[in-house]
Amino acid sequence: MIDLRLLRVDPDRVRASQRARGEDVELVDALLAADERQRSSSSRFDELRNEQRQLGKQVAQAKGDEKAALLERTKELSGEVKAANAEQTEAEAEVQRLLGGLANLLDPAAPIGGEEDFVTLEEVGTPRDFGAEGFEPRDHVELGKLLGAIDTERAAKVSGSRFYYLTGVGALLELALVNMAVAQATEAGFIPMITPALVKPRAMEGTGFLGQAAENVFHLPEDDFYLVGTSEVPLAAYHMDEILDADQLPLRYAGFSPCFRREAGTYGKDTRGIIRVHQFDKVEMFSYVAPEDAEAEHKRLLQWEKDFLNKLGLAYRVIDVASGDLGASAMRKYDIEAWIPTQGKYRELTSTSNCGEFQARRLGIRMRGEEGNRPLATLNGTLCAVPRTIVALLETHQLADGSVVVPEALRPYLGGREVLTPVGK
RNA sequence: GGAGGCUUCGCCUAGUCCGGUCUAUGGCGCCGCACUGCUAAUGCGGUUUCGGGGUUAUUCCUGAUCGAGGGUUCAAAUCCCUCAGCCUCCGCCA
Repeated sequence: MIDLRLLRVDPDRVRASQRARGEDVELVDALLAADERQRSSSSRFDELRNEQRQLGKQVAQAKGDEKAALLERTKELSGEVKAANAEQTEAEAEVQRLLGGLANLLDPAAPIGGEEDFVTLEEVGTPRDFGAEGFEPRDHVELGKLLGAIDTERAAKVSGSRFYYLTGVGALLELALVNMAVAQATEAGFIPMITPALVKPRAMEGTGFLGQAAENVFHLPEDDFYLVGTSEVPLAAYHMDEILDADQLPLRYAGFSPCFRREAGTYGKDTRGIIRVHQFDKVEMFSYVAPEDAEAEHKRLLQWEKDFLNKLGLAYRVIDVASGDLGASAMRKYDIEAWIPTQGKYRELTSTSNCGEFQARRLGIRMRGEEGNRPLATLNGTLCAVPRTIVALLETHQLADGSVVVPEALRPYLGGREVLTPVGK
């Protein structure tokens, strides 16, 4: 949600932002009109209500004929007040409806364009050259099978496509990655959190996932719960309707939760393996900061993401995501894509977004500072999305015989194991 | 799932039976000022939140807000209904 006052003062800026995102520009004018209507109906109600309250005081003290006369007028007023109130409520709801459909303002520094128009900020590490090493790399599905780590066949039997079991060393690998991520986050001052995976509509909506992203959200209609696609949702909604003291910021949480995604419209994409699944676990960083600190915090989140991937010895590139591919909440977004050897390309592993005041406004989260109460900024970033990290890890560090070398930093979390070896060998 | 209790402006709390002077009481905390070698104590003032309007030195006018929504009424923190959350007990349960 953006600031209505900004929309009044500088509608062109909002129009430009909508245009760059490929979103509805007309919405801006509809909203301006609705806002005008809301304000005039509201001041009408204010006046009537004021009169009603004044008369009410007189009624309380009046007696006899005087009282009867007053009552006549107040009865009439009562109807007018009700009508004005209804009108105001309706106008207000219309404003909220339109405002809720407006995407966040774009950061002027974000690249303009569609999915393909990202800007590569840097490439880190060198993709391994298996040709030079003289063997053909196995993909993560094959490796997972050899190691007894991943079972997608039985998962299909039990849950259908896009599900998986992590078995044996695979299960241990997830726990190790999660522990390593949580340890890094905790050391950096994040408060570790284990969050609900089912949330109410308000939380989902406030975080900005029920707009264009709604088709990818699981919903339980009988109970009106949503399954979160990321712990960003419960972490953002954690402080819903609260006013936080400015001096306790920045407030940083590292959430661990399962994540559920419908993956609607992705039939035929990444059908093999565990790149694109309906359920996975993830450690997510989330920050509440003063708006003026948001940009710097965004860089910090990115750095923590890089630190984690560096420790795992992965090759990756950092991209600055283009305007059309940001999602409704983000002003700017950096993705880190790791090199996946058997695909011969970079695939998204983590993503960090600066949502500015957008989510905070929708969720009613403010900060109390010297300048009074004002919305704060929220940011999020993936520390470790488990399945894709496992994919990159297995494929990158495999050996000719199907063994996988465990990166040094991860070994303490795997009981000191240095190599994962195929089962039965 | 059943029965009962509770929800008031940061926290605690008065007010709800019996509707109007509630412009919501008091305490704690916090902020400012005064006093004081320093601190403390004391005194005075301020302190829910969100809008709209006027003037912009600053202040003034006004509406909403007592868990949420609806209803009754000229008038609702107060009466009625629905819902949510919390607590206690019973049942069930990892």
